Amino acid sequence: MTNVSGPPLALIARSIRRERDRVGLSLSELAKQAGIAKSTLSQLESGTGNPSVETLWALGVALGVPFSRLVDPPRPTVTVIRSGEGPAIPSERANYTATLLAACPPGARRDIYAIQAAPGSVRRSEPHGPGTMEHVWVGTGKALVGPADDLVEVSAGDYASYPGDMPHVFEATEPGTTAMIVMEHI
Amino acid sequence: MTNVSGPPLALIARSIRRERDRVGLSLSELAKQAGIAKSTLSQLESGTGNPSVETLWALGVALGVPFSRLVDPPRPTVTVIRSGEGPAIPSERANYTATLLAACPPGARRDIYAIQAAPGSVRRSEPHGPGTMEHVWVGTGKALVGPADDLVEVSAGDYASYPGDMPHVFEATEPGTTAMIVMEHI
DNA sequence: GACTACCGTTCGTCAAGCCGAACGATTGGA
DNA sequence: TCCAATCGTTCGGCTTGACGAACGGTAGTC
Repeated sequence: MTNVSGPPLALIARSIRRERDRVGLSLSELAKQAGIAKSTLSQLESGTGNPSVETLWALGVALGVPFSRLVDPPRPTVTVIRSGEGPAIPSERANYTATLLAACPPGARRDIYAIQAAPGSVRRSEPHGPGTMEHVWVGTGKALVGPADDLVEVSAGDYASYPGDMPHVFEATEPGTTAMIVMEHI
Repeated sequence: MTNVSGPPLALIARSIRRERDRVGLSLSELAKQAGIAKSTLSQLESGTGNPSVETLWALGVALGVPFSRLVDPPRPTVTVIRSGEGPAIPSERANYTATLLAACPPGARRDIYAIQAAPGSVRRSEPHGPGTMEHVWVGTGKALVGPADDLVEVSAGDYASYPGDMPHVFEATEPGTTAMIVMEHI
C-alpha cells in the first residue's frame, strides 16, 4: 500500500447521502438529474467504488453543493470561544476586559438581535443568503446553538459562530436564557 | 442552479502542475511518491483523462495540499478596493473620511511595512506561513502586486489584499511609488 | 388479488482509467 | 564521444468504474 490514509470513500458515501436527504431527492431521481446511472449512485452511497471526478462533479451540480463539500470532512462549522478565553484586549482600567470575538470582514453588514428564551421553545431558522454568518454570545443561562446537525452547548459568557446559510437552531436549555445574535451578511 | 459547467479537467491539470512546481518535484518523482504510474500523471497534467478520487487523493497527499485545492478554481486571491470605493465610515467632520479596508481577524497579528520603490526593482517574496495575508495600500504612484501568477495594478489610494502563503510580487510601475504593506499572520 | 408506480439493489457488458514497459530527448560526467 | 541517468511522453494489457436491464420490495389504487 502506498498511502496510509486512503481517500475517505466512506465519508464521500455519507456526504452524498446527507446532501441527497437535504434536498429531498430519491436515489433514482438524483441519478437521473445528475445524468448518471442509479446503479452507480447506489454503489457510491454504499461506500463501494471509487468515483471519477466527472461523476462526483455531476452529483455536486445536481445537489447544488460545491464539489468539495462531498469530499472534505464536514468542516468544523462552529467556532466556540469559552467565557474568559479568546484574545483579551489590554486595558488601563483593571475592572474592564474586552475580548475580540470576531472582527467584521470588509463589506459585511451586521444585524443585531436580542434573545430571551426558555427551554421548550426551539428557534429554527431556514438558511439565509450564502456567506451569511451568525454570531451568538450568551448573556445568561445556557443554549444549544449551531447548524442543525452540529449543535454546541454554550453557557453565559460563551461565544459561538457558525454559517447562517444552512438550517440552524437556537434552543435555550435553561430558564431565563438571554443572548445576542449578530447576523452577518456578506 | 449553482454550476452547469462540466468538471474543470483542464483546471485540475493546471492545479496539479502548479502544485508540483511549487514543491519542486519532477513528474516521475511525484508519481513515485504518490504511488501512481507516471503515465497516469502525465495524462492528467496534459488535461487528458478523468481521474478517480483515489488518484487525486494520492496526489494531494504527495503534494501536501488538501484534496480540494486541486479541484477548486483558484480562489479569487486578490481583493481590490479602488480609491474612493469601499465602505466609508460616516464622520461628523466633513473633511474626514475613513474607509474600512480589512478588519483584523481574531487572533491575527499584523506587521506593517513602508515601501518606497521605483520601476525596475521587483520585490519577490517567497511564501510565508500558511494563512498569511498581505494587504497593500498605495500612497503614491502605481504598482503591480499580487500572487506571482495573478498580478493586479493598483494606483494611489487603491487597496489590494492577497494570500501571502504563495510566491508574490510588488513591482512599482511609476517613479516615486510609495505604499504600505501589512503582513497578517494568523 | 391484480395492477401500477415507484423505491433501491444486483448482475453482465462495455468503455475508460490505471499501470508497466519502451521510447526519444536532454543533461552531466568519465 | 560514449555512457548513464533522468526527464516527460506514448503504447498494449489489465483492472475497474459506469451503464442499462432485470430484480425483489413497498405502498397506493381499482
